[in-house]
Amino acid sequence: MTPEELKSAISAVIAELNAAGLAITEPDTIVVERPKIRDHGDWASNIALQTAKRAGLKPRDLAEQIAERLRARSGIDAVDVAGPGFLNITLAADAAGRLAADIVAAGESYGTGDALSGHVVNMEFVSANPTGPLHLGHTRWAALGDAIARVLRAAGAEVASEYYINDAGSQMDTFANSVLARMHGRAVPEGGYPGQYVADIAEAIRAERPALVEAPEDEVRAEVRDRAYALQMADIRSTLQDFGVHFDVWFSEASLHASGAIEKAVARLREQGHVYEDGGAVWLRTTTFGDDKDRVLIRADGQPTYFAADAAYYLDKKDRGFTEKIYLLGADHHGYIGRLKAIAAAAGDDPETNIEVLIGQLISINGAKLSKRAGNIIELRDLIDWLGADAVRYSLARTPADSPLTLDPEVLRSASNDNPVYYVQYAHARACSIERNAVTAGITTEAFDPAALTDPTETVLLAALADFPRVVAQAAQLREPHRIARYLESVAGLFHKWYDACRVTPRTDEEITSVHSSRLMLDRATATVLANGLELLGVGAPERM
RNA sequence: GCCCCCAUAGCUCAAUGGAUAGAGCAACGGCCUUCUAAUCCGUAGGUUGCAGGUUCGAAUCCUGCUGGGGGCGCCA
Repeated sequence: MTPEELKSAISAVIAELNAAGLAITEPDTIVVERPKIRDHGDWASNIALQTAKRAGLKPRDLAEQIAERLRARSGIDAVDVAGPGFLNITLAADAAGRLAADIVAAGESYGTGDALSGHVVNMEFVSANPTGPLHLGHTRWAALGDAIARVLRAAGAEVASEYYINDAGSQMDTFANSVLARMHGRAVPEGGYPGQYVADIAEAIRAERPALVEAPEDEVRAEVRDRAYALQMADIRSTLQDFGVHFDVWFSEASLHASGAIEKAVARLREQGHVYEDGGAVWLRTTTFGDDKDRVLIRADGQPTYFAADAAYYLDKKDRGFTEKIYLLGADHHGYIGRLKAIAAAAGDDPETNIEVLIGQLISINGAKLSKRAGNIIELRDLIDWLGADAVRYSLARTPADSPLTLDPEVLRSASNDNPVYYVQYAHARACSIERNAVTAGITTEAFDPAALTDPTETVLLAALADFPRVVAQAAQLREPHRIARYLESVAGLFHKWYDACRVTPRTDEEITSVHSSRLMLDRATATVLANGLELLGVGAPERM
């Protein structure tokens, strides 16, 4: 019996009771949930607590009446009234065991669903300037954004992930000047980019084009800039690839300038009546849509602002048919929410549904904040080489974005079992090892018997495995992949406990029975869930450790 | 001054408005001639920053404080 079937059963019982003379107002949605404490049954409902007062009854009395009629229904084993009036419902026994075979049959597709089918989503994240390498500050969004995209897809949404390249604007010239200075052996100018990587890029350019050092700087500045940009973007792309993060689209800001998209965007916004001129500049009246001040689109000198490009980019996404545009930004950009929503509204979209800005808090390490201008940056490349992509991605994906995260470099460096990724990966590797041993011993799943999975550790493990699709759907709806990580940790824990209590492979003097076959099925089902969940987080599921 | 986020065990962090607030690490004590001991079992650890409010019920929602982080440009 699924939760939905249980809800309709409760609904039917309410109708019966009302027909018998009670006056229960059925709520819009009947809540059925997994009790935190396993002894409280398979499912719990607060229906009596919600409705008793209005029906003029005590919650426990009403709960008893509902329970009595619920017990008479097929598929339900027991209904208990607990606490202030909760209904604790236990379903028929072997239904749970059957799930193990269902999961194995579903394989990679177990956990996917259609909670978000019909949603066409654009996910923009990272979008770091092409003037330096990715560092720890970007790492969180890379891990989180990629995981969100994967989870949304698993829930049935159509998703395009995009990286917006800020390759237009003054920072590119600053970058070029810093590289040029290094090529000529000078210190970078005031306000330039001080990192060692600038010297490395300068050296690379000098090695491949020695002539650029000889020529007057003004004549080669553009070429140096383009070359430095290309080298830096190549580094960013390969770093993200090694981090397991995939982007469907790399969108160039410069392309918006070159194609005239910005002028067209301004014209479209003007048609909507939200554009005015003041002090020689062109403004968007974003205050109409809740922003705290209006924003300049075209400066008095005729140059479009970064904001104008943002507006053009938004319209481009809209024209490409995305119903939801998700932006993943750091807390230092929270001031953008108002103006981004204003763009959406001015473009005729609904700022409540067509655009979503997810704000993540910044990472700090050892008390020191990370900023690109700070000398002591920790590059993503180094983190990957140092700790492995899996450990880094998992640590970042298991924490909700809106809580500040402090990483301890000593813990990261040690890569010990402080890191829960090992706990989960080890469970998967162990499940695979068990399967190898079982197969060697001649066990197959042909004699699978759902009723043979009777150990308490098997009951709770099965219940947890059954939750996976709901956890995925919830993580997708809330854009919170950390729920999957936490769930996997709990599954891994239950699996380890089961391993301790139940053998899959018989001892040498033992006969092979359906119990062993059934346990092998449960072992495979657990490995399937762990692997599918880790895949959603972009983390590997090793078969041996 | 205005705006956003946060405050939970010694530390790092969880917890759809639900039942006894949970994990890991650190501390202490146990289990390996048996499928991977990176596992498992046990003990200890809490006025959920403070004060009110909302309701059957608040770590969670509302108001006001306190403390911390971030942001308020015709920069990008």
